[in-house]
Amino acid sequence: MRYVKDHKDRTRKRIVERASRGLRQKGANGLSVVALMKLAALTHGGFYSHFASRDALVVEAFATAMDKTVSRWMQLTRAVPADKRFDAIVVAYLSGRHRDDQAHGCVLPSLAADIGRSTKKARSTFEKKLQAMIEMVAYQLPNKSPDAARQIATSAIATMMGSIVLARAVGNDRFSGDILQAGRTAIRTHADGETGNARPTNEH
Amino acid sequence: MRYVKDHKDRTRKRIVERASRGLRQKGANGLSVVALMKLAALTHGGFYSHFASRDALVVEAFATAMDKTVSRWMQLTRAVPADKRFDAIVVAYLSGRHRDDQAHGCVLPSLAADIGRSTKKARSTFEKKLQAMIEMVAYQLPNKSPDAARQIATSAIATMMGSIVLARAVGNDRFSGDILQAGRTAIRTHADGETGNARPTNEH
DNA sequence: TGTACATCAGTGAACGCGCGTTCACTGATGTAC
DNA sequence: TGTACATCAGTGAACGCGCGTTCACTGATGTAC
Repeated sequence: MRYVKDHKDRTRKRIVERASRGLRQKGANGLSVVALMKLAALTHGGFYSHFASRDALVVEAFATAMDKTVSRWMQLTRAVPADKRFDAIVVAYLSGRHRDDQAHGCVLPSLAADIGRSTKKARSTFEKKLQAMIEMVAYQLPNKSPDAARQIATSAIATMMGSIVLARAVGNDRFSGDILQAGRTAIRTHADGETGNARPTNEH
Repeated sequence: MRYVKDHKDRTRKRIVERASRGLRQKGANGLSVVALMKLAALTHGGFYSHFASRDALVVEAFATAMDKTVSRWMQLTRAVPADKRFDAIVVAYLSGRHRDDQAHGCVLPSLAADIGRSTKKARSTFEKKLQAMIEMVAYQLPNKSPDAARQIATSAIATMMGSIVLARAVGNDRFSGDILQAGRTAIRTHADGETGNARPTNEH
């Protein structure tokens, strides 16, 4: 072989990785094949020796990004005691930092609406990843029944995603901050209230 | 004049109206100018005597749809007593019917992510419409302080939008229904819990 | 009244352009001998 | 060891196509006289 044995694999991973960032920033239709390959410092001609179609890359980039979000959340939870893990995820998600860093953030606010219009295969992949995401978050609520935890996790993800979308769409900084704040309060109230847990003491 | 005096105005409105439905279904990039004009039973040539650009129509269709959602909510609230109005909006929004009727539903789940990538002008229009939406919903919570009502309304809209996006993206009907249910429960718990109102009861 | 003309909403051919995709080619490297 | 050959990741020209946009034209109708 002309290159080290995993050379092509690494190139492929680099394309997916960079595409994943680019697409989160510009949207599923926001980058051409030429532009996507340029992000990986390549020309467009080689694209089809890596992927069957542009769509296939978009789906793969999307799925990869969802896995990465779960990894990121796992990382976050390791740093705090068990009863603060759920809150740590919510606070990091609904932060100005996450709102302003679309390229490295969660893929849901950028691309989830497009999944609903995508192929059956893409939607079923998405479904599995979302299930995993919900289970992971639900696991951070050990004082709840499994059903209650899953319900809280599901709605928390919906609220987080929705709040970030709205916060990114409005120009006004104050308003944008209020949206994030409202999301945090709603999720906390819901998570704390339901099964008689202690109320949140205070924000930090 | 060759036609009745408001003929062109009515044509323009028809284009916006049909485009608004079509774009909600197919996404902001999902329909060409030819396709958009076809929805209004016209050919593409006349498009630019009505709109400065394709983008201008998209923004107008978006704004119109937001106004329409508020009108729809007002209509909904008129049918129920004051203390059930907020809930009536939530239940109608997070229904299978709304999930499955993208073309006639709220525009936020379909297009809000694209607004964040749009022009400054589009975003500032969006901001005003969203403010109006929040105020309208907050007004249905007369037992809350204005600040609390606005906070609950803001997060409720985020949760509703997010839940519909997720529910539309997954193929599995059961899972999709669970997502809607989780959203309803979260919003209710939050709205009922916060300012010492009676807890949601199982008793009546 | 009937006829000639002006108006202008809507038509459809044409434009340059960028898109996704294909493919013959390149050239750096590993292997054979 | 040096040389010839095989491999194949990556290149870039070329393809047909549909896009947003422009514009000369059409033809139904209102108005003037």
